[in-house]
Amino acid sequence: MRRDVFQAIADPTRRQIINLLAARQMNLNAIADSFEISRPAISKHIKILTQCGLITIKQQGRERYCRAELKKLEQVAKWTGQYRAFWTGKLNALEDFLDNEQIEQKPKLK
Amino acid sequence: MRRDVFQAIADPTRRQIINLLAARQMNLNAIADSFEISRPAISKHIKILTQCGLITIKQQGRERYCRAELKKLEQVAKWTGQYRAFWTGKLNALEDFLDNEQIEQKPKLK
DNA sequence: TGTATATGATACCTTTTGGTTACGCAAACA
DNA sequence: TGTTTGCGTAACCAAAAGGTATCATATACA
Repeated sequence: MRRDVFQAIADPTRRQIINLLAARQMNLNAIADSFEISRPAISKHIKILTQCGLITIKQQGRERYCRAELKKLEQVAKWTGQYRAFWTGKLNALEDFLDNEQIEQKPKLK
Repeated sequence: MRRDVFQAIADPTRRQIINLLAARQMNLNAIADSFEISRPAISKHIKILTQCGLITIKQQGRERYCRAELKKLEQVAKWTGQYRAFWTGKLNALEDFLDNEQIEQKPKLK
């Protein structure tokens, strides 16, 4: 089973859980109350988030407080960050130019 | 079928395809040659990437040149960007303080 | 015109995902 | 001590994901 941050944040429910936990720590039932789906379903999402390090759990009696480990998102930010120039609007002219060049220059068969 | 950028980049093969296409446009066979898996498998990944707008295709005779639409990644960058402060090292002290506060202040049952 | 090439489409398979219900158990309360 | 609460886990399910082999088709080359 692949367990990486990219896969973890692919699910919209899990992204929402992270959003919730970014604001404050919550126990599992509190999280489940914020969603329509069942508690065991949330429990599974939490497990996945824990396995890839996006949240950590602090046991407090019978409650388990979940805390978002937001530093883990740096990995994703770094990957997208490589391409940041492409939406800051600075590269558009160059980009279009290169696109055309590349096709013209492609090696012809034979 | 959910088709969003987060889900698209969840697969490592698809991220690699984006990496390849960021450097230069390529046709489908050229992309497939860079991987161990079969051409139809790549074709499916390309379809997914196209459906969510991460790549566009330019037909050139019998070849189809794929181009990465890297601006689409802005969405992901924005989402992770909300939490940027958590890995720039500026918030750690405050963060730890708040974490403890939150638990102490939680409403007691009854 | 015949053949090689680039690619789409289909059928099929296995594993993973995301959900459910039902049950069990330890901690906390009355 | 009995009962509620918080949560894990198991069994089960349908659908989606990721792959394959195979076939069809249009374009390009000889």
